[in-house]
Amino acid sequence: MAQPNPTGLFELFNEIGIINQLARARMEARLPDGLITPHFSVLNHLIRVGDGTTPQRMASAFQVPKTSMTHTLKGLVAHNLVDIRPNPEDGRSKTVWITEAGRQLRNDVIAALGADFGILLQHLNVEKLLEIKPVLTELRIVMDENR
Amino acid sequence: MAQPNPTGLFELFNEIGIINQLARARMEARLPDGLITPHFSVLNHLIRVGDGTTPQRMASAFQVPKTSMTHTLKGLVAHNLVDIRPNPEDGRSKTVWITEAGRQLRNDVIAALGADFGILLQHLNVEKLLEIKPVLTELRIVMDENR
DNA sequence: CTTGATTGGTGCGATATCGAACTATATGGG
DNA sequence: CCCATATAGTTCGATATCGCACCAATCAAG
Repeated sequence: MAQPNPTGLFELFNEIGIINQLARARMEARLPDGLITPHFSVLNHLIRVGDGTTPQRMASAFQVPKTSMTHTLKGLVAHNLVDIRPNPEDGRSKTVWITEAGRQLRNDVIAALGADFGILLQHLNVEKLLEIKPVLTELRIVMDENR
Repeated sequence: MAQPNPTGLFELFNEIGIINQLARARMEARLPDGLITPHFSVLNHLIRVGDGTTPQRMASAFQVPKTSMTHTLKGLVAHNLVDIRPNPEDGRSKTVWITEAGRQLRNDVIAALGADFGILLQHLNVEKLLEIKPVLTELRIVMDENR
């Protein structure tokens, strides 16, 4: 990979896949029954970016097919964690709003995971971890632009 | 995260999840019908690490449940890409061997993806990419040890 | 040797994921 | 205005993933 060798990317993606597995498992251990990582990711997104966005925009943000987002939102609605309302600006579209229960759940999970992640961070070189995120973001953007 | 703040880890895992999505999609675009990323990952693993290993060891390596590995291997066997034989050292276990067709397919996919990834690498800071893999590996190991 | 606990693998049921086809609405060109 | 095309969301069917329960083989303690 020093003179660009694609094999390095394989190994990188492999490592990323495993970390993804472990992160999911860790997350789901803290979530109430019937909720999985995508549910939490959506709640978190609604808080970080703000709610009132559309399903399609969220599907793009997470790079999943819109059918998957439909399914995830259905689960969240069933648990009263989000509300879905018509989109006043576009009759085809909808808007997604987090409920008070959703806000609460998200905060509880963050708190529970905070302790969990804190332990991880004690074993890690935090400085280096800080450095890799922008590199990953760059990688994500390049991958997204060239497909 | 400078003074360890768990929120940084959320964002990191989020970015990792998206890259994982994109990498999967890119990979599967190059795979023959009916085969998906886990199939290729197994073939690649058998070549890199050597075949004759057991399903359970591979499940551990990829951090997936053994039932998932059973399923993936079933697909590979159906396509004649691997052979499964008894394990002479342990009657409960089996051994997994890549076939000539499997070797061939793996090489073809690598070649096709090589060009694809090459384009990506042209748009990336390769030096920084090289630096992040050991950090990810460290993260993976710590996550694995503390669960 | 016997027996209880452990381990590797599979079958099954529940749920997740995703592509294809469909509906309804929106948009742009005549 | 009308129509062709594009877009947001859903439905549906196929397959993937995973936890649970099970079987068979191994191991460990006595």
